[in-house]
Amino acid sequence: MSTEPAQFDAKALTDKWLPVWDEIKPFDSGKPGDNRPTKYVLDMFPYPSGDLHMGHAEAYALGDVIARYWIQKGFNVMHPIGWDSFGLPAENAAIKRGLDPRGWTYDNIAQQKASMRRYACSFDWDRVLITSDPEYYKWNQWLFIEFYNKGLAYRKNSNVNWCPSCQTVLANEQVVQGLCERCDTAVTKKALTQWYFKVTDYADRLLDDLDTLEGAWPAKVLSMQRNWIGRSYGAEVKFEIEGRKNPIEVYTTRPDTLYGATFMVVAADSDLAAELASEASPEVRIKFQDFLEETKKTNDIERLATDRPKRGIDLGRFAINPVNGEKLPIWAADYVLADYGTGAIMAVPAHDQRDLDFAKQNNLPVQVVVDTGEDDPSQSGVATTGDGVIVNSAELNGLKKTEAIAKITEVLASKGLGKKAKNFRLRDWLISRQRYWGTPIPIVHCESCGEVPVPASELPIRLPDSKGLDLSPKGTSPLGGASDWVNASCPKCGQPAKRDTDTMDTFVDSSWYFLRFLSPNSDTEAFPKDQAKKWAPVDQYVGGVTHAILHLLYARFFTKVLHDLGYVEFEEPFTRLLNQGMVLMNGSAMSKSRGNLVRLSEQLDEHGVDAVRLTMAFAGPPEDDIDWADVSPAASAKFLARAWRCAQDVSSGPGIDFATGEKELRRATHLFLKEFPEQIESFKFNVGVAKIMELVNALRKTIDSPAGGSDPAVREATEAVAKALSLFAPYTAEDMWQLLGHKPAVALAGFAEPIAELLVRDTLTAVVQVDGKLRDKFEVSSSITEAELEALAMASVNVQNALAGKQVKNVIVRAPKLVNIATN
RNA sequence: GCCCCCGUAGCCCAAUGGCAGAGGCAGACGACUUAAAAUCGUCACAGUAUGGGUUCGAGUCCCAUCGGGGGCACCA
Repeated sequence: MSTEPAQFDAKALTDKWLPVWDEIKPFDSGKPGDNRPTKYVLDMFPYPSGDLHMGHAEAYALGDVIARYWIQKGFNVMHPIGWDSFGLPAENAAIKRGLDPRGWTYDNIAQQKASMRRYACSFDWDRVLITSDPEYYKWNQWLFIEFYNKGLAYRKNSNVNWCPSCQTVLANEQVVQGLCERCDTAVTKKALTQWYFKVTDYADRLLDDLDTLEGAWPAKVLSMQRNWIGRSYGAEVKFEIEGRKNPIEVYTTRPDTLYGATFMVVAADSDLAAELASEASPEVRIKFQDFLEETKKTNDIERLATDRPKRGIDLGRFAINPVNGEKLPIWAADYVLADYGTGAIMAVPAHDQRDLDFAKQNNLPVQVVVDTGEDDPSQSGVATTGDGVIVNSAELNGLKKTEAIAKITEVLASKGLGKKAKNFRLRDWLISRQRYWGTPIPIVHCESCGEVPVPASELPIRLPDSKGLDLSPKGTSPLGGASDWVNASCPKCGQPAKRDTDTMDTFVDSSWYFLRFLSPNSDTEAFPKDQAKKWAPVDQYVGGVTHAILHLLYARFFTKVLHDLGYVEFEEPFTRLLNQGMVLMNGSAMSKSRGNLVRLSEQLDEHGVDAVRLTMAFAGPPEDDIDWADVSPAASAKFLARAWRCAQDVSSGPGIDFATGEKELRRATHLFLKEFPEQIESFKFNVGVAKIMELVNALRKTIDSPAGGSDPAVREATEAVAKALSLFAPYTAEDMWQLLGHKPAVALAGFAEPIAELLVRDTLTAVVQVDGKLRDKFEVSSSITEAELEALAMASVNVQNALAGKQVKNVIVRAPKLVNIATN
């Protein structure tokens, strides 16, 4: 035994254990007869934009901790992975290099897959999906038709968000601060006929069901979703228009201020404005046309500037206030939105800042109808929006805001002049995209039959080969150039017809992929109901907060539709959600141009997979950003080597009776067994890792003490360390497990249960406070009574000194830990 | 403008209303070594952004202010 002990070598461990795991497949979740209880842990699937980067490394490390934890707890964990592989980057890369988007995409997938395997993610490699495979997008098309038949997919013409650079339309959600989410180009408006999913039909449920996720999803995400859906309650009020047959309806959240309306405003770009202007005087018509042109040129960025002066013109028409018959001039203005509410408002300048600003600019009257005790808005320029006493409002006078709202709504309803109403900020989801690399919309346009869905038996409608197609953005779909593909026969009448040439928003792909993992290779159904019953919904979803609105909202929408169609029994797709933070470098997001890019592959080469994974978990709470400058993968590697050496130093054999082991270390081990799972289950991975370090410190101390490596407690502790470490550092843990004389895989070894009797100490330190200040402490029996502890405390010299000259008012005893003596 | 979250050692971060420190980084010192690396060990460092309040007792609960981060924002 003169040979040097083996050194810890992270690289060698990777090469050693990967083939073994390939052999034994510890993470196969589809074994027949497996009767472990199930858990579904899902990481948001990646876009194959290149190799994995630091952000992926964090996300997948954290997701893996959770998956591996539940495996250790005895669950059959489904932890699948796939690729969200349709989308613009592939297409843009293809255009740039004159290639097929497929090649670029599938090469990247192969590279990412290899990296994930090396990274030792506990994925079930028998469950993989790629959304750009016809076998996957066939079911997008099937779902589209299901939606269509339910009236949830429809076409309409409207002013849509248009990115001049991407040359495609964008969903509302993809416009951030007036800019295209993808390329930061200023978004403009364009009138187009496009496909929509009727997500607004589900607005109430999407909002109300967020309550069921309270505590299980990050509060931040819940609030973002609530904000986004933006439900408001109010009333719709009918205003007669002079010279118009039908009244105009107006939505307001403040019907109590109806008597304070002094003018009406319609959105300049609304049909209503055009109609009213067309019947006005010739001067007004010309003015309106000019104004409309000007408004359309204003892009969203300018519109969003809150200090921008509101512009509008008097249409020379009048509305009649239904409650008092007053004539209200009608203006067309750019501060009212055409697609919210009815596109027209009653303006109450005294109690709405926007209306007040507009009124002041245009010398329109201000009528106070709520006395809030504040300054007169027409003088102060500040609209009063708070509660107060209603005045100048006939039957409403003297009421409070909420009373007045209830009363006026009732009055209007009884006269047929209005009704209760609610509105949502949420708009329907525009899913058409004028690009190539996506799911073709399975509709055929026939001259005699109109839009006809493709029968399910003819799916998938495969993308035509990109060869010979002009993929460059030009405002219409490149698919239009594939004439062989476009020309089809109408499924209804058999006459020549044309395929819809748009492709679907890629968020369609990711809205239901979690269900496809149940049977990724099935060619007879999107997913089997019985498997959905067994596995779904997802127990734990892990991903970035960047998808807090878009993806999660759409996936929730799909789930509810699938529920209503009878395909699933649940109504929420993701029971629990964890958002990991970002990986930064020196305080800012990594980017090549900033010169602060940290390459994952270099980190892995330098420190090893385990050290990088451990660093991700140990850096801080998972939802916090990690600044790579603040953490030390080298230190993680050092710690792993230290833990590994403990396994080397264990000299007892497996199966030894732990009962005779050294007591203090046993206590530390069992305290660890109790606390570690608690930390993991509450996502405090950093604290969990700290607990492992603590146990390793105690372990090292015992090994170096006379007890030595042969003490049973040393083996017990080391086994606990190896199992716990398997969540973070699978290679190191597996090797420790082997050093301890066990067979792989440690990932399936299962945690030991803490023994309660080992947790109690015979004695502990009690503290004595006087008026909350620490005055003395002493060792006491853990079973000391309150009376005994109080007597001990009062007998203390230090305490007596502190009490000198004071009168004891109250003594709080919390045996066995604390006594607090309060004085006057 | 409205809403939400966060301010603890030089740094990253812990702490069921009960002794401010679990863990780590960086630092100092020591052991081992011919020396160094590696390893092992020891030590120091804040009274919890600020000001009030509740409580026997507040980093923790409440209010205000300051600072940082995030979301929504002409949605009637």
